[in-house]
Amino acid sequence: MRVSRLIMATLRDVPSEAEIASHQLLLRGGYIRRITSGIYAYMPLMWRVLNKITKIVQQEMNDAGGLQTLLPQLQPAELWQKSGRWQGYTAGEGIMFNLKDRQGRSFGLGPTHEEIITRIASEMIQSYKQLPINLYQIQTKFRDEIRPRFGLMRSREFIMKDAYSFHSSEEDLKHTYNKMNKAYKQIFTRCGLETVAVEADSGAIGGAASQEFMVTADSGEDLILTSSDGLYSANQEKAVSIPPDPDPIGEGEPAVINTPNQKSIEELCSANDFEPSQIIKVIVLLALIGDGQEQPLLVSIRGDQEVNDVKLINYLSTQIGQEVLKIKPINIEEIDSQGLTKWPFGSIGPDLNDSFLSNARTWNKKFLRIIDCTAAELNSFICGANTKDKHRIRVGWDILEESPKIVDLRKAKSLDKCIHDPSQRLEEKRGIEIGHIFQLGCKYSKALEATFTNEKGSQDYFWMGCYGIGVSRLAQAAIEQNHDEFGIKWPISIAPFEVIVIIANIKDSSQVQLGENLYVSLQANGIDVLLDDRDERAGVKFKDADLIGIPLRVVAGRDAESGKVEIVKRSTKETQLLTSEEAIKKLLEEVLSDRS
RNA sequence: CGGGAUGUAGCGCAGUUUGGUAGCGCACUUCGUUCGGGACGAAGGGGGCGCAGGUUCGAAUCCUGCCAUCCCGACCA
Repeated sequence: MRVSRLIMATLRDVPSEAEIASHQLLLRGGYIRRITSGIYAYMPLMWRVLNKITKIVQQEMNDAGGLQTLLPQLQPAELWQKSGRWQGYTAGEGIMFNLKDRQGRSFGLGPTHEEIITRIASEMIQSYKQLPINLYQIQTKFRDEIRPRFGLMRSREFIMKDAYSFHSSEEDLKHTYNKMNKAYKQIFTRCGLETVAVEADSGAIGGAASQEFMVTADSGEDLILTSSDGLYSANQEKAVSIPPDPDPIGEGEPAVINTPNQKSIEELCSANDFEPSQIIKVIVLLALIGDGQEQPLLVSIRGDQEVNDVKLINYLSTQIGQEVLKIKPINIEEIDSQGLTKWPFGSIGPDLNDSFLSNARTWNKKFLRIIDCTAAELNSFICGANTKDKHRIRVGWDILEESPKIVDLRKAKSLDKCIHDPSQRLEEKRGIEIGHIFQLGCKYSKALEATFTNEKGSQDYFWMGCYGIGVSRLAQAAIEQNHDEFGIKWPISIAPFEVIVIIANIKDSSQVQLGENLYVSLQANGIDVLLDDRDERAGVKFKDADLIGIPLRVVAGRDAESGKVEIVKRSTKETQLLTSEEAIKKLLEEVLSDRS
């Protein structure tokens, strides 16, 4: 490809919409154009990058036994109603774009394809002899993100590889899951990325074990915790650790103390010389449940700890047996609008009486009381007295009438001791999630009644796994991990072109001839090569080559008369002056060794 | 959804306070000089100021409504 024929619109100024380096560089290099919030056009250079990634993904998936398909993006509502996800995905802050056809039938624009694939499997697979099977596709997905941002990182239309496996047993599922784990590592390494595999929450997709693959970068949206020995790493949503020991509370009789205007843990501590770890913090929340119930919660946790709401939602969902759509703090206005008398905010204890709910209009009239392990372990603690401006000191859990539900709800933090080895401490990093693998189990096969005939001739539900890679996100994450002040530094395996030949001065016929010859020979040798044949000053061409990030540059310039060209490595700026034969040999070596 | 900010040429911005019919840099076109790290000079082309109303002799500037985009937040009572 010749640069003169490529719509290469490089920008000197940074478009104001872009915040992070990778997004700015994609725009400045002319790789993408924003059409509207969270929706981008991939320009020719970008499309080449996406295709390179796609090819690597296809090879590894095929090697691991995957079968490529292409599934519909428009999906009928009934299928999602059957799996029980229609409501959650479309109502409220639901993430699925949806529409009606001319007959008034409802459809969703596919954010993911479990429903479709499960239906297909149930129709096409009759016998255990056909299992296991692993179907995948690479195509555009749609998600109406609450807040699209960072270009392709969180966009509403994006390219994803998703694979779904079907098995006759859990063991067989685990086998494929492990195979996918290996394939994923292979894919990311081949794409030139450094990734960390972390334990993850399975979220809205559901299921048991799950692992995320993170590109570490400061701009990442996820917080991950790793041990310095590398044996433990988890998304903070999932992470566990050993909490610090609480500060002992002195001996003495239980008592009620006056705490005027001491509403926060901080105020309480500074006024009375308490430590946060001696206090029980009670958080008042409302859970919105799938069937429309509104359940008030009293969550107790040690004052120096924080609640991990993913853990809380997961616990609630299994406890209630219903999907919990959302949890939110209860505020004073809501108490008024429920027609309730004032609550002693700032002095609420774990034993706040259910009578505070007795006249509630729409809420359930009994608190669900949940206690985090850190709180439950305290024998003697400080807590609100359920009366304005009063707290109790040196009380124990006998203040509760019923035995409480004790759950791990605590947010693990950096510097916490690790469970696998208390001498190790957790470290905090930011990560960009580019891959996620799940053991789904039978959730979807049961919901959609997808069965096969087993060895004994009876019907069994499929065991399922699902495996995603954000292809367009991966491309941007690669830039986030590989760039400098001048532009992108693509890993050669996913670069839009492997080599760029620059003719320094297009009016010098010996330079032109040398450059054109190099271009032709490199092409003949199967190298993806770009020729900058523009009538521009050399400096402009160098800047552009650096910006768009082509890994290897060859310059036919001032030494053209003597038949010499210059090779420059984008990543290191390392330079060599060679004859064009030597240069071709050298470039071939470089490309072949890194192409993978 | 809550809070904040911004919409003026493909990109970056000024002009809005104090209404008088739009400007700068980059990019683009032509000519000349220059030619290895985003050159210089000269001459050009392109927008009617997010949209819709209103006030006014006159609106990018004032008023009303809407829309869009970006940022922050969405458990610490």
